[in-house]
Amino acid sequence: MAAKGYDGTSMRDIATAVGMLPGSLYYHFDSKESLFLALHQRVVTVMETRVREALAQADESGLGPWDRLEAASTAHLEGLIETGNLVAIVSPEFLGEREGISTQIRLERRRYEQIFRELFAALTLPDDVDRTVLRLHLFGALNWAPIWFDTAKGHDARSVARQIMAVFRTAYAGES
Amino acid sequence: MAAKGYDGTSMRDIATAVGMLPGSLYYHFDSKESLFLALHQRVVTVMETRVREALAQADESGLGPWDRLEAASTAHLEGLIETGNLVAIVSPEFLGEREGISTQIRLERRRYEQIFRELFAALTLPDDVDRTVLRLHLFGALNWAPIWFDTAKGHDARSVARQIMAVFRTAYAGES
DNA sequence: GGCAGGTTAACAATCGTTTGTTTGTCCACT
DNA sequence: AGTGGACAAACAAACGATTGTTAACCTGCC
Repeated sequence: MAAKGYDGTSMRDIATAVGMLPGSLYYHFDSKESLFLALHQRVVTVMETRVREALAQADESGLGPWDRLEAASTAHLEGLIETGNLVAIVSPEFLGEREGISTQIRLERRRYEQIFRELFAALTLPDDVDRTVLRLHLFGALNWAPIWFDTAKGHDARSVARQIMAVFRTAYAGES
Repeated sequence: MAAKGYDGTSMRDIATAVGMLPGSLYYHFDSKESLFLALHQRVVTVMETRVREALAQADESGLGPWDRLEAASTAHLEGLIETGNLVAIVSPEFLGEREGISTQIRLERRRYEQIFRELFAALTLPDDVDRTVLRLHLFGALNWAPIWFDTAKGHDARSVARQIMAVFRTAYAGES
């Protein structure tokens, strides 16, 4: 589903992938929509756990707000890549167009993004910088990365996240 | 198609939207794929024209490399928003999974991105900065913007592009 | 025996696509 | 000036395949 999108993935595709027949899926899920909602919830939960663990580890080392944000960004990007970047398929199709499905998704995402909202709140920044736009800027750069990311070219999540964060840190963290 | 994705848009949807019957579309296009390819080519061409015009105008004013990049970024973001962000639907589904369709798309995008490659080449940057990652970082931030962009909230393309570019400029252009 | 966890087969609807036919328009020819 | 043919562009109707979904049935385990 992450590879072919919601509409591009049939219930038969899913059934084959898990070694079942199409009808059997309806014992576990009411509909294709509810299956997707369960998938989305799972992915978001996994990513939230990942990020919180990374933050806890950063706190053990007594790292500052910029290092905390970088740790979260790295965990976020790693999660995106390992889960096949499910985040990308949701945006254009579901939010806004599809009616009922969007509410739960929006809620889950908001809760997840709250983590980053707080991380940005902890940063010391010039007064004329809009923290919301800055956060969405970072999210865009990270969420887009799985599209061009290619392990065959030597990319790895940690160094990509560090390079993206380096721009922010050089600008506002007083680092050279 | 930009709103619902490739698979989420049927030939009947398209036919209705342009005031035709489904079969009539096949007088103009061989298949749904070729229709999409024509659409993609058109959108990329329009955006390339936009960006080049913005750059020409920047050159008339004798602006430097950073202002040139910002002008291009603004034109890019404006184009994304006005065309309904077609760029978003291509990434996860087509590239990599679909076979024949990807070649032309990849080529058109590469030609378009070449403009930005040259803009980044003209920047004076520290040696340890990877221009490719920096460009993909900027593209990610811009391409993601239409997802959260909301004119109702007072967002406009120019100021968003300026705020995103401000991070890069503060970091590397020696601006306060 | 009951029930979780499937299988099997089919349903109506919609998908991309094809075929045959009908319009309207313009140009050549008498 | 009038008429017939050529052609672009669309309509009308259907094709087989695939879609999400449902119902009835089987099977092994507690």
